[in-house]
Parts: sequence; C-alpha cells; structure tokens
Amino acid sequence: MGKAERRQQILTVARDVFARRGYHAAKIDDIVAAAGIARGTFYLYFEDKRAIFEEIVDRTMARLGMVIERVDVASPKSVAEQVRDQIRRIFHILLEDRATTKILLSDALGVDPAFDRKLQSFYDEMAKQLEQSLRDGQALGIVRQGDAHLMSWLTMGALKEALSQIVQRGAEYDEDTLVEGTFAYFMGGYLRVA
Amino acid sequence: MGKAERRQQILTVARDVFARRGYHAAKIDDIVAAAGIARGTFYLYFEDKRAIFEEIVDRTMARLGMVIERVDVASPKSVAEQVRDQIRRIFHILLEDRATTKILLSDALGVDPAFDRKLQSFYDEMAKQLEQSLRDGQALGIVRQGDAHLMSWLTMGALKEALSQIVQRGAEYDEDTLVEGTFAYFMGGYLRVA
DNA sequence: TACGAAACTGACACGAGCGTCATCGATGAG
DNA sequence: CTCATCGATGACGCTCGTGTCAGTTTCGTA
Repeated sequence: MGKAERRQQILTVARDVFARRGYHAAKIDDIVAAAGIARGTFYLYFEDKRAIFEEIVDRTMARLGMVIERVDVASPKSVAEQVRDQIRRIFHILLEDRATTKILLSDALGVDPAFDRKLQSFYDEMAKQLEQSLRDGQALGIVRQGDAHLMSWLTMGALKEALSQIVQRGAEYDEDTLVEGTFAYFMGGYLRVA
Repeated sequence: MGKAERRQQILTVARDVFARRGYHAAKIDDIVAAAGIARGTFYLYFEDKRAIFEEIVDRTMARLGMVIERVDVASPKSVAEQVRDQIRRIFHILLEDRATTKILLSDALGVDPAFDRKLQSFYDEMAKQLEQSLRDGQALGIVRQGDAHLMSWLTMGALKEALSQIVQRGAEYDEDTLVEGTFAYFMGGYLRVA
C-alpha cells in the first residue's frame, strides 16, 4: 500500500472511530486496531490525535465553505430559488458523509480551547455572510425588517439542529422533504395568528 | 462552614470552572484550588467529577422543565401571547445563570455515552411537546401545515443557537429585543418573495 | 540473489490525573 | 483538662493512554 493510500485509509477509519466514540473517548489504540496497523505506524503519518482530528474537520469545513454562495439579485434565478438551492447544497454535502458531519456538529466542541476558537470563527464567517445577505435583502424589501444578526444565528441554529438530529440517530429523512420543509420554515415561519 | 454551605460552595465554583474550561479540560485540582479546599475534601461531598457535573446539569434541566408549558387554546391569553411568554421564560431562565447555560449547551456533549443519551432524551422530550403543540395548532389552523417534527427541531435549534452565541461570548443582548426578534422569526420567517 | 531503503512493529518509559486513606486539628461535651 | 467526634488534609499509589525508538520485515533495484 502506497503512502498516500495508507494515509487515506487511516483518515477514513479514524473518522469512523471519532464518529462512533467522540473525540475524547476515541483512543489511538481504537484507530490503529480498526486500521489493522501498529501503534507506531500511526505516528508515521500523523503528528498526534489532535492533528488527525483537525485534518478531518478541516476537510469538511473546506467542502462546506465551497458550496456557500452569496445570493445574487441580478441572477436570472429567482432569489427564492437561490435560497432553496443553497439549503439543498448544504444538506446534500453534509448528508453525503454523515460520520464527518456528526463529528463536525457534535464532537468538535470541547476538544481544546484553540479548536473551539477555530470552530467558532468558521461559524462566524458563515453567519456574517448570511447576515449580509439578509441586510441586502432587507434593503430590497425581500427580507422582513428586523435584527439581521439575530436572524442569521437563528437560521444557522435551525440548520445545525436538523442536521444533528438526522446524523446522530441514523434517521433516514428524505432529502427533498427536508429541503422543502426547511425552505418553507425560513420563508414563512409557522404561526398563523395575530 | 456547615456541610450544606460547603457543598453549595463547591457546586458553585465547579460550575464556574466547567464553564470556563469545559468538562474534559476541567481538572478536580482546578475545582479544589478555586474552592480553597484540599483534594480529599472534594471527595467527601461528591462521588467524582462526573457526579458533580451531572448534578449541575440536572438542576438546570429541572428548572428549564418547569417553565415549559403546553399552549392552551382555551386560555384567555391569545396563542401568540402564550408563545411569546414561553420564549421569554426560556430565555429568562437560561440567561439568569449563563455559566450553567454554557455548560448545558456546549460542554454537556461528549462527556460520556450515558450522559449523551440523557441529554438527548431531555431535548427529545421538549421537542415532542413542541411537536404536539404544533400539530394541535395545525388542526386549528393557527399553525402552517407541514412537517411538524421537522419544524419542532428547527425551532429548538434556533433557540439553542441564539442562547449559545450569547452565552459563549458574554455578549450583552437586550432580553426584550431577543424575545421579540425570535418571536417574529417564528411567526413569519423572513423571506418575502415568491 | 543481494543489499539498501523505506515501511512497519510493539514493548516500553513516561506523565497526567484520579481516588484513597492514614493522619491532623478543631470543636464541644463531660 | 481530656477525650471523642468529625470535617479536612495532601502525599501516595495506581491506572490509563500517549509517543518513542530500536529492531524487524518488505520492497525495489541492480
């Protein structure tokens, strides 16, 4: 097995171990046992546990970063369609590899202070983009007036929770239902009373 | 100092230590140092680290459980007013003691498998109540049709995230603004496009 | 087939943090 | 003043998981 494949193999089994046990409960021994290699071999490919975990999370953050696009009012696609697509892309990419998503959403917290900051920055970045989009929308009258900052966090939280639930309890949820349900929620909330 | 006060004192400083460092990074030595007691004394009052942590989280879960009420259609208060009050109560009780809220929302995950299940059950219980309220509302036409299960998780996620953000970065957010913003979000979403 | 390089191995030494317990000191009853 | 009780102490032993490294195997090349 070439160096690259071995490295990739370790990454893959480590991802599964982290997803199953969580960061702190996952031992290097669990990873090497699952990979069928000796303890020492692991350290030929990765600095330490923290390093391999970070690489796994980084990859997903990068992939996720790729699919986030600002809404473009000048686009031929309607704003609604763009928002719907955005939701679809996010769900799609995160449900593709559920193990890593589970790690990102529930194990990456509390690893260590530096990692917490990194994660926070990542979400901040997303929230900032969303907030700006909301402000743009407000200026154009296509987004309800109100605290855009709060709205962006509420939105992110809603998405994170839905994903967490699906991923944490291997629930099968049809992706289209999910996208439509979430879109409707963002569109119109749910209360119909004065 | 009497036994009860000592116990309470240890609980209080432990709460602060857990909130500052997170569960795994918090060492018994940090707690006893902060409390100004010897290592052995800690074990006179608590079984172990896990036990004191659990007690802290249990208390908050109990307090939170107290303020959750089913919406009553027959009540003289309007449904909207009841929902608004519910949101207000939740924010109020959780922003009263931010250290514990931070623990509940971000440190209680990944402590150990049993604890994760407990936390999950707690949120499940809340989500189930909310979901039932939504279904009742749908039957009465005061809640938009759609996947009530999904809606309940999206709603819980939105609340959790808003609280997380405030609590994690000691941000000062006016409680009324928060309640109104969140209520408006649940009422009407934010998009105003076809 | 022989040899050097590269990959792999796992026993080991080490440190961190935990829970214990023999002992200490303060308090108050007799 | 004496002794018993009880909370408090902190050094100690132990466990667990980590990262290392001297030695072994495999691989590619001549």
